[in-house]
Amino acid sequence: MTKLIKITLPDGSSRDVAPGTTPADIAADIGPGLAKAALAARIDGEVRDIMRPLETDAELALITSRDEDDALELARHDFAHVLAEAVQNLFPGTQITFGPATDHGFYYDFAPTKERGPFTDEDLPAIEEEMRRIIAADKPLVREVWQRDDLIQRWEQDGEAFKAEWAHELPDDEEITVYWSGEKDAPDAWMDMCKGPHLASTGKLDPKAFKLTRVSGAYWRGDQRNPQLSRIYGTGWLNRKQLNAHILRLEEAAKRDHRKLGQEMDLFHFQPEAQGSVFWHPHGFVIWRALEAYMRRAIDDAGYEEIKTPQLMDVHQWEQSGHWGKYSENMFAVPDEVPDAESEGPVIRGDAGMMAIKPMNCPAHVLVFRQGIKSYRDLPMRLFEHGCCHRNEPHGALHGLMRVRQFTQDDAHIFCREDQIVAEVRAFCELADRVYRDMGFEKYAIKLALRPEKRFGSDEDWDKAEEELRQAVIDAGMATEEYGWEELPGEGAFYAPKLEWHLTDAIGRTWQVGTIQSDRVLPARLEATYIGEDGERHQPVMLHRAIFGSYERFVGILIEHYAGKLPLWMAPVQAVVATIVSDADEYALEVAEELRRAGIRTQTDLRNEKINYKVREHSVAKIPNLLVIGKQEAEKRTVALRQLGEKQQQFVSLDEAVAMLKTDAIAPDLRD
RNA sequence: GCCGAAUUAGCUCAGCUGGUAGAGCAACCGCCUUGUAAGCGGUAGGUCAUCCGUUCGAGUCGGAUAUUCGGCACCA
Repeated sequence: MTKLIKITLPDGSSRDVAPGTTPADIAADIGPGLAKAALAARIDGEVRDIMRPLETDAELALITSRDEDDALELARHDFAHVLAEAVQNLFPGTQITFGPATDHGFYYDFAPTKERGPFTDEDLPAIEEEMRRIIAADKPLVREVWQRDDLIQRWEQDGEAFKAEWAHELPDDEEITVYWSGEKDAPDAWMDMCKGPHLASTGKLDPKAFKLTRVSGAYWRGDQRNPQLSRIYGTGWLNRKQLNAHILRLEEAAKRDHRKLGQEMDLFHFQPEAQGSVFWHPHGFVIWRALEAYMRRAIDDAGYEEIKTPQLMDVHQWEQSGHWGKYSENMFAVPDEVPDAESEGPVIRGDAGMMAIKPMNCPAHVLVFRQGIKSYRDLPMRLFEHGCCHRNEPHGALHGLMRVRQFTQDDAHIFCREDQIVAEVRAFCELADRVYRDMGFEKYAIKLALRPEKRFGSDEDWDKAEEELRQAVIDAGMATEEYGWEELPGEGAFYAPKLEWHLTDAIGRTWQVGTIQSDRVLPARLEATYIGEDGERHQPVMLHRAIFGSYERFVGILIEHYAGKLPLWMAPVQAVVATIVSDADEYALEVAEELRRAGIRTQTDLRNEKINYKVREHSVAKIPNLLVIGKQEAEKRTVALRQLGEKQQQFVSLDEAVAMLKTDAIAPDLRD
């Protein structure tokens, strides 16, 4: 008689079953409802197939669609497999590679035949159709353990070069499994090498809960030197309701796209003659100026000194800082000569020296620091610059305001002694906190990016540098869950660890903006020193830091966060005075003048149009305050104030209206 | 930079298998003096991204270039 194994359930009860019993058997034993609902099982914490036999004592928890995260992960992984099977059915000769679940769905990377070429959007409907057929066929997904050599042989036989390559490299001690879609002897059986787990059969998927969304190129194993594969993306969910909700969220996100709003609100534009560089329009630049003025107050208050450094420096300087060697391919260089457009020869002879446009401000800041002899008493020295930088970003990387070739950083470098680092970083944490809250972000995460594999310096130095940053956040009381505190192994720069600030916007997306990192490499390379208490020369530590990151990108983030409905203090136009009848024109002009005198950015709309029309137009333009002036208002010297997003209007006196708007129009740091 | 797609009026878009461009909104003009999300009528506006090719004839077919979009790679 075989020895029974003991299976413990989440409620603490246990049952003894024969080895080889599956979680599905146990579910069926508990009840038919559960048997139907069970999708997979968590065995000692690991998600496994519902049909995979149990061999040893274990803790078992059945996974149903109510365990949403696990269930989604399983479903998406299965969708990816079904996608691969569908593609191979429709396009024989296509090689399969990988297909994982993603945050909202799944993708699968294929190597199409040469004749066929990459997949296009037009292929998607047919592939979706085939996927639905496979789901409807309810093919069982069966796990099978293979010997590596057999599997490699099988893949090679099938012309699956990528799979064969991968099988070669799987670690020796790892059990290699494949999953069959359909019984393995069935004529339409299909298989993929996969760790699993999977649902019991394709029919567990909801054919109305997925949608293929796009195609793209992707490099084999994520490396540019490798062949490019054809990737198909899909979004996948447990049911149609979830899919529809997701599609709705995408539509919402598209509505707040800063590129769309930037055009609608007449904030900025791009054009081919200056690709990747922003043409700021008057309204857009109002936002910029509000932020810039805010930031100047903030850094003045925090003990920084603002400087301005050259746009162009001799390439020699960039060689010394090390940037020319490492990053020259992303730098713009100009010859230091007068162009000759008149005569026959080349405009640029090319025999002069080179200058480079700054891609960052740090070397110039070190040069400012180096002027004169610095004493330990001069430290910390906090040099701030609204630094306009240029980086020659790859064409494919450009994206609205979010990734540009010319941008302005709120950049500062704090030169300090070793014993001042923790206090400086802590003060920065507090400054950043104030700024983000003033900008209207209620939630953000602070992350510590730790030493990468390839790095400069000894382990002791890294221990120290990491601990300094960690300690500063602890001292600020921000190394907590509330502040999203997290340490990211391997994510640091090659010369130092860094703290990163990730903002969460109104629809839950995150944006990395601020950063601070300690740097002992650049001060050494550029020979920055100060005279210590002991009369000797010492090397200061340089803290690179930014809060907005870049003005361009930060404005973009604000537009998306607020969906264009910016807080009053940064709104391009804060109020529009609109008339109902032309008899009110005179009073309307008076109202506008009053508002302007109170410092409120005001426009008038005296056009001969219906008030309905004017209300609609200014609402669409996201004007925060609309002051409507009719005959009554003109007589009683009042206004009808309609605020964006409010359904009700308020009838108030002119003085009251000015007072109301004035309060909100002040930047948050200037309010009492 | 790589893969795929797109580029038509200020904006959003239509234009089937080739026969010298069309709508709505905006603009301008006129009527209406209007009470809280589009009043009515009229006028004007386009080398169909650029260049080259195929063709009797190209917005439409082919190629190159530029930019944009979705990804990939990159992001000091």
